[in-house]
Parts: sequence; structure tokens; C-alpha cells
Amino acid sequence: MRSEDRAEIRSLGLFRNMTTANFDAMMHAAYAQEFPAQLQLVRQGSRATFLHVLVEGSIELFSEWQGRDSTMAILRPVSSFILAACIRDAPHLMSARTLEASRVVLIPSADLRAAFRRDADFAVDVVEELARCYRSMVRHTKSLKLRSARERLAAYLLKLSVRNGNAAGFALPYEKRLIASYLGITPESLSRALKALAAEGVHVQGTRVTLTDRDRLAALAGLDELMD
Amino acid sequence: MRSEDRAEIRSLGLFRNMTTANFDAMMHAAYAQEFPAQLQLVRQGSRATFLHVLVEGSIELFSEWQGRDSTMAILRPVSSFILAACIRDAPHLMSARTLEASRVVLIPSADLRAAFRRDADFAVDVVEELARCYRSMVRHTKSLKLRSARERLAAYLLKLSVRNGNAAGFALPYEKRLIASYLGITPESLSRALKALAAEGVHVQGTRVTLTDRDRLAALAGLDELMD
DNA sequence: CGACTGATTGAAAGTGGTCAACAAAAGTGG
DNA sequence: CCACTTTTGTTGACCACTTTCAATCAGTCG
Repeated sequence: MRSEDRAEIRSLGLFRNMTTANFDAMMHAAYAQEFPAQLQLVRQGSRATFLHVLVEGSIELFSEWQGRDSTMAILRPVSSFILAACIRDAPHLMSARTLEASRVVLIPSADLRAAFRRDADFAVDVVEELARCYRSMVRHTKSLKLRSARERLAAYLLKLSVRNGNAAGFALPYEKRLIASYLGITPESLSRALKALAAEGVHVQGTRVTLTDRDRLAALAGLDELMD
Repeated sequence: MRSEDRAEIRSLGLFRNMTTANFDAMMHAAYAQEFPAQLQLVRQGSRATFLHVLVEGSIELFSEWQGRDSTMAILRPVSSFILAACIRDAPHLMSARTLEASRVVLIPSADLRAAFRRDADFAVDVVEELARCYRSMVRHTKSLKLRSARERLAAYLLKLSVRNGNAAGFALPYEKRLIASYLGITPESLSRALKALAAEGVHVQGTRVTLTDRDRLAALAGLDELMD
């Protein structure tokens, strides 16, 4: 593994506080790997054998059922994923695939669990990371159940703007079909919803978005500390 | 606190493996309390100060936004709740209220965190419990995003049947309005969806449900290990 | 009994989905 | 680099499902 990967992982919230001895032991059998775009890394239903840490690129977590599928989360570096399945040593509930060429570090879940038992500081960080993931899923579910499609989209656009330093203009970071699936609607509905938001000062050309009436949009989105 | 409450909590998966010394220390400031029905125990946005353990009765976890609300989970004894907020020491994302008269044990979250640091066996159990909660929320979200309302209802009825020993007839355990909210639809829609399921052999009279064609219903519900 | 809450039903409206056609981009291979 | 293919995005027409609102019915509880 590249030493900068190692350093980057070490500096992740998850691994920052563990002792060097435990970190080294845990990483002993870990390895980094490059994956091309659109490669499925995890298949739902399979057993968790490695904790994955995304170092470069981006990852989609999605679920499948009866030929349908839905995007559950979109991950950016540096973040771990499938922590819960590793801990429970249970089948994955979600699949994962790369959205672009990505670099992922794989840590054997048995070594993760051993480190957890040996190092209380690490245990604290693991449980905090997992709590973060849980709360993130709760937020996603709340948005699905409490907001309409248009409201979800409005909130999503505002969050993108915030991520870009409150810019009025920014580019959509992913394909629209992916965003649609994440928001729980079809691509056609997204296309129409974007047009409908022109009334709230949203203008879209290709991947380029411009917000001309932030207040109106915010009123519709109703951004909430407890949901967004 | 009643000694049987204490014993019951001690035998919970969460607390079974910790040392007696740590259990006693953690429970030192804990206390049990009876609450009447329909009492709100937790308000979303407030700070987590106690881990709650439901010993008797039932609890609804729900979320509110802009005057709307939605049932996120329904808990039965014995189960803990708001573990994630305790761990993160963060505002609750969900509110909680009793559905019926309930008995709840309250453990100061600071004591919980202290026990977590001192006792690796307990730490393992906490993280497993949290992973269970996370996975439960993932399942709920999958069902919302991948299934239609009718499919969700079919799956819900089949799960109720399983819970009743695969009985063909059983009573709905909660008010229909609550079930509707949990399934992400209005009470009116639930009423109509139940009627529509007559085609799959579902017959309802009041709270009494009878399934006369399990196979047809199962085909619609598409029960799945990774979602149900 | 009368008041209240929850459940059902009907009618109307709205929202989002499906299907099909087409346009626009992006990727592929000569 | 260009032509071709494939994928992604948009638009229209139509439909299914769900919600909303209102009225009614059915229990429950003082």
C-alpha cells in the first residue's frame, strides 16, 4: 500500500485515536486497490469480509429487489463503508459500485473486530462512525417520508450550493439518473421537477445549475438541522 | 428500580456480557419509570441525556417536519432506543412517545459511555446493537424505495402472520393510522389498499385479518431476507 | 346518551410513473 | 478525426396511484 494512503487512513476520524501498535496490526493484512468505473465491489446478500475505505473516487451504495434498484447513498473520499455488516458479520443489505475510477483500502473484518476489542479509543471511534452512518440513513428516510419529490429536490440543490461555498451557480456532481434514484424518483420526474423549480429561481442547462432566488427555494425546501 | 426490571435488563443482549461490576456502576444512577399512553418521552432536536430501555408496553419513534409527521419505527419490549444519539451526544433526530402505558428504564448516557470505555465485551455488544438498528433502518428505507405501497402492505401482513406463528388469522397489533404512517401512506390509502388486497386473499374486519391465499400474497410481497 | 376518536367511502385533484419518441452527449472503432 | 453506436436526458401523452377534502359510519368512553 502507498504510504500516503496509509497516512490518509490513519488521519481518518475512525483511525486517528487508536494506538500505533494496534493500527499497524490491523493494517497488516490490509491492501489498497484501484478499481475502474462502474465496477461492483459488493453484492448485497454476500458476506462481509473486508471493511472498505474509499480513498479516491466515488462509490454508490444501492439496493436491488425484483429487478428494480435504488441508490441508497453516494460516498466521497475519505469514508468507510459497510461497517455495520463487518461488525455483525452478516450479509450485506446493500451493494456497492464505483462511479468513477476509485482507490479503495480493504481491511479484513476479523482484524477490525480484533482491534476493536483491544483498543478502547478505537472502539469509541468505531461506534461513533457507525452512529454517524445510522443518523445519515435516518435523515434520508425522513426526507423520503416527510417531503414531496419537489421538496427533496429543492433541499438537495441547496445542499449542493452549500457544499460549493453557497455559490449561486454550480455543476451537478453526478448523472441526473443517479440523483433521481437517490431522491427516490424516476429520471423523467427529475427532469420535470427541475423545470417546475424554475418558479423558485432554479435554472438548469446540462449539468450547470443556477439559483436566482435562494429564499424562495429555501422556503420550499425547508432545510432542517435534523434532516439535512 | 424493581429487581425484576434489573434482571430483565441484565439479560438483554446489550448488557448480558458486561462484568457485574460495570453493570452495577452503570445502573447506579439509572431508574425505571412508568409512563401513561400517548406521552412524549423524547422530542426531536433535544439532547440525549439517557439511554432508554423499553421493558413493558410499546413505543413509537416518529419524526416531524413542517407540521407533518411520520412513524419511523415501532418498538416492543425489551429493546433499547436512541442509542445513536447517546453515543454521539447529539440532538435526537426522532421523537418518541408511548403507544400504551409503558415501563422504561433510563440510563444516563454519560454512564453508558463510561461503561463502554471500561468494558470491551460491553463495547462489542453496544456496537452490535447499533449495527442492528442501522440495518433495521436500511431495511425500512429499502422497502420505501423499492416497493409500492401495496407491496409494502402485503409484506407487512405476511410478517405479522409469521410473528403469530404463521397463523392465517391474526389481529392488527396497532391502530391502522399508525400502521399507515409506518408504511408511508395515509390512513385512507391503507383502507383502500387493504380492500384491494382482497384479490390476494386478504380479508379484514375491524382489526381482524385473515389470509386465505398465502402464496398469492407472498408473490406480491416478495419477502426478502435482505429487506424483511 | 352524546361526544370523541378512528375508520371507511366517495369525489376530485394532484403527483409521479410508464411508455414511446426524440434529442443530446458520450464513448467506440475505423 | 469522423462516423457510428450507446447511453443519457428531455418531452409528450396517458395512466395509475395516492392524497385531499368532506361526509358518514363505528366504536369507545365519560
